[in-house]
Amino acid sequence: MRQMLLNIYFYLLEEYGPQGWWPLVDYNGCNPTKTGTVSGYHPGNYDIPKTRDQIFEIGLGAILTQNTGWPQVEKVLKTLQRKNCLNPERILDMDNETLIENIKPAGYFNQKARKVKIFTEYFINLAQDKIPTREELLALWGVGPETADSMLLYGLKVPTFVVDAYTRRILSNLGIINEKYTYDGIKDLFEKNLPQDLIIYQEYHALIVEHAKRFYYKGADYKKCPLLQRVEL
DNA sequence: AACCAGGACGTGA
DNA sequence: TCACGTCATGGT
Repeated sequence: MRQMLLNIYFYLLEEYGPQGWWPLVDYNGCNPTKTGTVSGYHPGNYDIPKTRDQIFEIGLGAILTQNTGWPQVEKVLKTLQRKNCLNPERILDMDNETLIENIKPAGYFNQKARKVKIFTEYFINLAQDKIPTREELLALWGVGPETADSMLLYGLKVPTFVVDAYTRRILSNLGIINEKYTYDGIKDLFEKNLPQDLIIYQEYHALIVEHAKRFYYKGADYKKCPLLQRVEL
């Protein structure tokens, strides 16, 4: 298992290169070869995020991207940035109507506005340099396992593995898991068979998303996935 | 012009 | 627990 997961990782890394997640709107670099993205990625730079506002931006984006494509989230983030509202204080001050209006392009705007407010209040009241636990994040209404793990892995640099629908789809197609694996079961599979390394975890999840966008979109023929030939069962 | 996206929550069995 | 229904815009 360990060797198989490593094989997949290095194949994806060789194929697509470092992904530079999590994207930040105020980062000027970009990777134009990436599918369906506009800007904000910072491949090879693992020092990001540096500021408190950038950490907040990642948490915000993690909520906004729930079941939603990144380009639509980016639109929202850029709007907030243009209004100088891409920080927890201004978001908390914003009246709900305005916040809802700003979030609209990302969909589920009523729910997401509420989620954002709850997260923002939590973030502001968080003691400086205090790193929240996974359980604390999960206790917030609107923060589920993938959102919590994304915040930890990309925003707070905690080596915790992020699982998403694509991860499940790929592992299932490769015959590594069956349908009844839970989120935490899949997470454990990676964490128990990979070195506990921040960069590997960050890249692995991002690479899975990049690969899945090409071979595992809805309606795709999963048999065309090149991993099927690279990985022995 | 349907169909779907880097999920999470509420509900009833 | 679990299997559904709900939330919603905009891109392809």
